[in-house]
This record gives sequence, C-alpha cells and structure tokens, in this order.
Amino acid sequence: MIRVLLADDEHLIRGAIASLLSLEPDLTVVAQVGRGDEVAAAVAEHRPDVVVLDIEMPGLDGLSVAESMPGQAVVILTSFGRPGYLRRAMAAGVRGFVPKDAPAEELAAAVRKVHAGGRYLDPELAASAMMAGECPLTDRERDALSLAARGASVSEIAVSLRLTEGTVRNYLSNAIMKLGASNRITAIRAAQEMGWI
Amino acid sequence: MIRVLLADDEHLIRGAIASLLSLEPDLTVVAQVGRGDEVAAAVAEHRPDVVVLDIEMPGLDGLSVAESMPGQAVVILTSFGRPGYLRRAMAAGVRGFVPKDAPAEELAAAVRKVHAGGRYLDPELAASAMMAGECPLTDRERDALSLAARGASVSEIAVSLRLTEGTVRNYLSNAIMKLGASNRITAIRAAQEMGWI
DNA sequence: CTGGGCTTTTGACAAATGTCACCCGGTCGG
DNA sequence: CCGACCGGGTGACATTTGTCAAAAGCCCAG
Repeated sequence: MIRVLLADDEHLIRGAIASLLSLEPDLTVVAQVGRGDEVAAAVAEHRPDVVVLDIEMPGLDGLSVAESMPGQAVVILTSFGRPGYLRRAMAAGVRGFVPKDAPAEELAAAVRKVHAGGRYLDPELAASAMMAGECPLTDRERDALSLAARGASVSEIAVSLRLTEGTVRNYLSNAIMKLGASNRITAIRAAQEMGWI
Repeated sequence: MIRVLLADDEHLIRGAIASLLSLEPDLTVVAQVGRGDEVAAAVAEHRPDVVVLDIEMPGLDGLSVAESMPGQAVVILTSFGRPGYLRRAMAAGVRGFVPKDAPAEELAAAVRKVHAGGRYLDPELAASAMMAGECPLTDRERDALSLAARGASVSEIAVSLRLTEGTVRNYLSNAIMKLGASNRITAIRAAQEMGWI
C-alpha cells in the first residue's frame, strides 16, 4: 500500500483528488493539507511514501516545498503547464510532474512510478518545455520584471532593488526586447506564460 | 437519483469531482465535457437534472453557457470567487454557486438544493459580493481597460474602439482613479480580482 | 421645456515609461 | 597579457501614459 500526502489549497479539489486516488486499491491518502507551509510538519508526522503537491498555494508554493525536502518522493500537480515550472521542479529533484488537465489515470500512474524510484513526466508538457528553452532574462531583469508584475512603478522598483530609476528602466526595456513584447504589460504576460517569473 | 452533467476543462479535476460526486448514493454523473461549447449538445443528449459548470473553459465560458440555457438547473463551480462572477451568474438565473476552495460536502449539498428548486450560495462568497458591490466603471471604461489588460497600447485601443487617443487615455485614467489604483497595471489587477473585466 | 446629472468626447499639459549610447568590472580563450 | 564578451549600472532623450478642465450630447424629474 502506497501512503500519499496531498497538498492543494482548494478544499473541494483536494477532497476530489483524494477520492479519486482512494479508488486505486494500492493507494491510500494518509493526510491532506491546504497550505504550503504546513507540508513539512505533516510529512514529519505521517511519513508518507509520496507527497503530491500543487504549485499555487498560500504560505509557501509547491516548488519551494519540494526544494526544501530533497530525497522525499514528490509528484507536482499543477493547473497550468508552464515550462519554467517543470524546469524548476526538475532542478529540485522532483521526479513526477502532472498537469491538472492530464487524463485522470495519469496521477495514479505518476505516484506509482515515483514510489518505485522512477520518473513520470507528462509527455505533452515535456515537449513544450523542450521547445521553450531557458529564460533569456538576466537575474536583475527578472527581479525588476517580477516587481513590475506586482504593480510596482519604476521608482518603487528602484527603491526595492537599490538602483537608480534609469537602471530599472533599462532592465525593463531589455526584458521587453528579449521577450519580443511591445510594453511592460505584454512582457509581464509573456514571462508569466512561460513560468519565468 | 439526481442525474448530473459535469463541465470542466481540466481533465484530472473533472474526473476527481466525478469520483467525489459518485460517492453520494443519490447522485450519478451521466456525462462529462471539457469545453463550454460542447455543453449544449451534451445537455440535449443526456437530459441531466443538474449541470455543474466551471467558469474558466475553452470555447465558451461557464457564465455564457448558463445564460444560454435559462430554466436549466445549474451549479457554477469556480476556482476563484470573484464577486463580479457571482453577480453575473445570479443575473443568468443560476441558483447554485460554489467556489473550489469550499469544503467538499458543499458541492453535493448545492446540487441537491438546486435540484429541489432552491438556491445555494457559498456564505463566504455572498458576504464578499455584498461588500464589493457594483462595478464602478462605465461600459467604455471597461472596454478600454479590458483591451489594455490584453496588452494593447493606447493607440491600439483607440483604433479598436474608434476613438482618439486622448479619449482612451481619459477612460483609462478614470478607471485607475475609480479602482483606487496608481497605474494601468494595478488597475487591471484590481478589476480582474473583482471579476469586472 | 428646462435644468441637473450623467457619459462621452476632446486637447493641452505633466509625469512616467521606454530607448539609446555609454562606462565599469569580471572572466574566458588565445 | 590582451581583447572580446557579458552582465551590471548610469544619465540624457524621445515616446507613451496619466491628469485636468471643459464642452457636447443624452436622459429623466420637475
């Protein structure tokens, strides 16, 4: 019997996925949590074989949680298959990655594969991640753009990053150019689409 | 036995919710679809007692689907409880509205209530919708802002709406002011948060 | 019909954003 | 060592965006 811990912020979805996994005779859901920052304690208490993590969660996002527990068998389950997410998950040693629009059997299959020490990647997603490639932005450009995405103005970004306004404008301009965007808003959308910020 | 039709674009979630509803002895899921524009045909074919609709779907969004079938018992199920969504759903004659982060039993309860001719509103959400009130933007302001949200520049918006650039700037400025934002980006975020664009 | 209150429209002006050419300091190959 | 290259940082300048005061049209109550 494979013992599973389930973390997802949407209560109803969490219950629904638990019900789905419970249909499998060899899987049992031993605990459920709704916040990223509660996962560590729950893992310590219940010692699950596999942890299924949503990425979008309050407290701490699923990728950060995965990074904080190397060695733990983890399957990432996420709404949208952003190529950058997959890349980050791989870097954190995650061996299973399933988008929420995958067929229902894929999740159970992924849990079994990961429990057995193997890898499971959604084929669709793996392909698009290959296409997408690396994030073309430098660290500072990404810093500036992600603050802009939260609605900050140039002067606020400058204060946050301890830079002059001119520098910030320059980073944003570079980001806009590299992303093939025409202004800040389209640049933000493009970067979010790819999971880069 | 209450016959339910389920529409949600995320395959895995759809299966999970179906599994959850099937646990209830008096409910049965007679069909599932993954696109808004396939709902009408499926309803005609299967004649379900209640239709459970996600809002975010390709093809046609859940609210538009609900508007197109007055009289049909509908429960709206959505990821995020935007007050504007609830308002639009009520206007379309929807009698059940459940956010995805509600407790798992709420969905089955909502389906039963709606099937019996009653209403079911998530209490949390009803409260925040009361707080939020009507969208303060005029039609043209909303037009301009939603184009801006898709990344259009002032001049592009002006062409789309057949206006001069000055007028468009004025609309965006009014929207920014009414929403208590400090620039276009925060205004877009605020309006999306409330489900107004 | 008359006037008040609303949206829509406008252009002039001020402020923020985007672009450019450039400097500085590592570091990598020859 | 030297130069090419890359990322970080900067200010001056052009363009876009945001604000303001005002005018025209529309609808409704009086």
